[in-house]
Amino acid sequence: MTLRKARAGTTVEDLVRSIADAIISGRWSPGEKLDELSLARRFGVSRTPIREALMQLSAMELVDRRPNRGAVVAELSQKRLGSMFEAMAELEGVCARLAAERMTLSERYAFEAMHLASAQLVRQQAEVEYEGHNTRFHSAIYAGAHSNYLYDIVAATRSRLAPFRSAQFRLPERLTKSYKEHDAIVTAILRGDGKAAEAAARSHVGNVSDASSRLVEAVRSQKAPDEQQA
Amino acid sequence: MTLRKARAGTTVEDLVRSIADAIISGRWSPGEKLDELSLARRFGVSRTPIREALMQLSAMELVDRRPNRGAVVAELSQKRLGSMFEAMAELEGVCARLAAERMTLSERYAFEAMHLASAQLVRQQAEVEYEGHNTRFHSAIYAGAHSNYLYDIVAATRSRLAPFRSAQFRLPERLTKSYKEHDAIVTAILRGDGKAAEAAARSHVGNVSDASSRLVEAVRSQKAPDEQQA
DNA sequence: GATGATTTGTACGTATGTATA
DNA sequence: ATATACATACGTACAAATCAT
Repeated sequence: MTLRKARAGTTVEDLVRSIADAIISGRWSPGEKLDELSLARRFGVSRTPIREALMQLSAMELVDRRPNRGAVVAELSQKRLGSMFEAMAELEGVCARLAAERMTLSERYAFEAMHLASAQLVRQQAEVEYEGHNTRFHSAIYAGAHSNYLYDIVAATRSRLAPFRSAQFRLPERLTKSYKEHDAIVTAILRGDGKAAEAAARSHVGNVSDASSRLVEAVRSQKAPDEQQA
Repeated sequence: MTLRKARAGTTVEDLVRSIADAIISGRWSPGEKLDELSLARRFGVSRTPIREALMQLSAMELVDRRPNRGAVVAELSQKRLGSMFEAMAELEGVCARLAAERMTLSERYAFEAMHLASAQLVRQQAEVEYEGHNTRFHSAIYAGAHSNYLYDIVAATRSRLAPFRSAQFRLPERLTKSYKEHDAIVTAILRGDGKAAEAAARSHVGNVSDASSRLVEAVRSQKAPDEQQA
């Protein structure tokens, strides 16, 4: 996993991307120590850019830096996680309402087409591909709201929640349910019914949140008690 | 403005606070160069912590860092600014709705009391004090939503918009209008009417946004054309 | 377009603070 | 509790890139 410095950008940017990706994808777990020297050796750079990357990552709340005590992959308390899912539901609702009001015709066509195509994935129970579709589906809603700041907030929140959402499609019937919920959102948006779109999107995320917390719950209870977080 | 290092925290934390404050308060203007060496001398530290602070500030979107070309105070395009105000209105609406549903009794009492007390400030046309009250008023709504992540997002957005809101109370009648708008929000929240609270809060921020853009507009048109941003 | 001045990017050394025996 | 080991915080040196002339 040594750093292959893509042209242009600076070392720090690459480091931020690499480390953020490792955290968001769940490859590095919450609480894991991020030792500067080890990271420096691992990426083949000096400690300086590592430190600077950790600074940025801590501003993104992906890592937690305690003065003089080093950095760890950020750990989300159950409460914080709940509040993030809640905010996510509200934000998705807002985006869906605005999208219903503002999407251009071609955005609507593309959105509908994408949704219809996903039926195939559900039939095949293609979890992995559906997950990819799901991300694009939601991005289309955020983009359809035509408000770039809102887009940034929602996308950032979604990233941070990614590790907690990733396994949910393996729950029985979740794929089929997800499709039906998407369908309600699509119908409302195409109809231009902001209120309905907002409600549908909000409850959809609420369901994801429930499914995820059940999973997180399950994972945590399998850990040894001393491993559990505060 | 040399750095008086409060005990505990690290130098970088202090720097981030100082610089963020200078930017948010409007003391340093968008586009202003943030030369590492000058800042280092000014704060009496070496370039290293300055660089680290700038990293964090750029993650907060308060400064803009171009690789090898230095950092400047972040500049917001008209479009971005509009989208931030729009998001702000939506977020405030969500917070107001949740606050109407969730505030504890003592929060409601304190909230009402704070609002009633502000009538006095309006009568005296005490712009500066009213501005302070206004900040506390809105914070109370965010806190009343009982969702810490939402609180963080809203507070961060509010900070970034601060420089553009600061002068609005000097517009004629804005103080009186603001009070009346607050009154509608308070009434709805105390009644526990989430829908009404959301609508009232959203339109209140919409008005602030309008007032602010008129001001920003006015300021920009006074600048020499070559000073204008992209 | 080339050269010198300036500024940023990265490496590394030392001091200080934190954890551990 | 004191000492030891170790990781971090900050400073300084040098390399690379940009800007001005």
